Amino acid sequence: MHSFTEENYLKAIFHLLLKTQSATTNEIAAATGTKAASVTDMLKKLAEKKLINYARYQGVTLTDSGERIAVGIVRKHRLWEHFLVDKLKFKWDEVHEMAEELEHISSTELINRLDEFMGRPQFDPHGDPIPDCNGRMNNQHLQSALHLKKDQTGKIAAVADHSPAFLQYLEKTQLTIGQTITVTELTDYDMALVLNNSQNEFNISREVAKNLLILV
Amino acid sequence: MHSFTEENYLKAIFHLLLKTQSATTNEIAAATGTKAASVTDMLKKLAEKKLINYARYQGVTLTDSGERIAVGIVRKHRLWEHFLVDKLKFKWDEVHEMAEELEHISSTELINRLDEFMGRPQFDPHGDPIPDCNGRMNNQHLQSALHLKKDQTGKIAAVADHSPAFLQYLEKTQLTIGQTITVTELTDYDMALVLNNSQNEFNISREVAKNLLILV
DNA sequence: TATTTTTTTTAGACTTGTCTAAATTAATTA
DNA sequence: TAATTAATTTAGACAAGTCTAAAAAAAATA
Ligand SMILES: [Mn+2]
Ligand SMILES: [Mn+2]
Ligand SMILES: [Mn+2]
Ligand SMILES: [Mn+2]
Repeated sequence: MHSFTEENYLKAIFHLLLKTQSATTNEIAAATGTKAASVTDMLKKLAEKKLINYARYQGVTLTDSGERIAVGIVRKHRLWEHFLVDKLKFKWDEVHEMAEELEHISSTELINRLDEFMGRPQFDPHGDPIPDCNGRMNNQHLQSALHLKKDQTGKIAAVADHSPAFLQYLEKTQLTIGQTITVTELTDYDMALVLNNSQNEFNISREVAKNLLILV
Repeated sequence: MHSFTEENYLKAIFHLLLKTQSATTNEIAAATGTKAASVTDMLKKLAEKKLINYARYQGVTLTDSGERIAVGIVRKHRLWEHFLVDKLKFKWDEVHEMAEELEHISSTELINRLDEFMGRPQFDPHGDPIPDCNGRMNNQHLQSALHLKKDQTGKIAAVADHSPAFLQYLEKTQLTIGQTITVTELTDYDMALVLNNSQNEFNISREVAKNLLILV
């Protein structure tokens, strides 16, 4: 239907709009690993196909059909990641690159059967919501652990940094998704946080806290 | 590593060499759905990369590394087909196109885990042998039902025609893989065959018989 | 063996997606 | 507001893979 490349651009635009409300040429170039000049070329093609709204120098937004395609790719990406972790026993830091390829397998019937095979999971291994076959997803209102106040309690629900390094760090320290934690202390010196679950105490930097997304 | 296109050419050459001991420009064009001129271009590139042995006007063979890649693609294709039928409950006539895409997912770790997840199956849904992770496969000596003599018994082990039409016909008539059949009659008029398993009698044309592969 | 037919290769062009370098527009700063 | 800087677009080129039409080589046939 659409090329891998087009799908990757649409997905990148979708994520940028969600995160920063804007998708500029340079941002898209950074997200797709290309140069600004290449992005401009592609934006013209996507606009021609009515998948994005584009006016020179103005950045872009997705049209309804562009967004539908983007959400479809996100659905595939997250379902495949779930499959790799849940069924094939990969670790949560190993699956992103494989899902980057698998998300372009075209059959929607395949992805719907996979969804069913896994019992229609709501979230991927990183806590991101999985859109259903109509594109609807369970968007929880999460906040960065950085903004928790002293003695506030919440559940680790997702991560904002998907890099293997960060994921491996979390796994090693057992700060994994589903853990309920309480902020027991905010250090004066560097504002690092001390967290507590029923068993252990965790001392985490502001950088780590920023990327832990909490359901309060 | 290699492009989808290169992988598809190598796989096509592999299948042609197996079936007819030769792989000519026109045969490869037919197998890949391209034109002879395009094939010549690609053969030069594959020869440049030492994946095939190619001399103008002479047809091609695979080098060791070319064959290793081709067998790897065949392994992926057949394992994914098995997954689609065994785990996602697709019918055996529905899976080829999806496997045509899935076979290009690059991770060998993924395919090895998938293999393990399914219990290291030996054959795909069409009875074709699945190469193991070292490229070795269980090549059974099969013969076309066309060459069975009267009263000879054998087991349907594979099919030579993978078209949905043929597969659907077999499924409807219950001539499926694993059935043990006996030739009870060879009609004088058109040499059609009458087969028998313990329950039923099947009257099949020479064309159908040709594409039923039997383990005697 | 000479001619005809078939197969294969070459020549030249097109599409998609990419790049660098230069030009243009927008945004920032003095 | 004018000058400078940053962002974006345009121009021109390239690689991969494809095509059609024409030329060349091989195979088949008379
Ligand atoms: Mn991912
Ligand atoms: Mn994810
Ligand atoms: Mn393929
Ligand atoms: Mn098969």
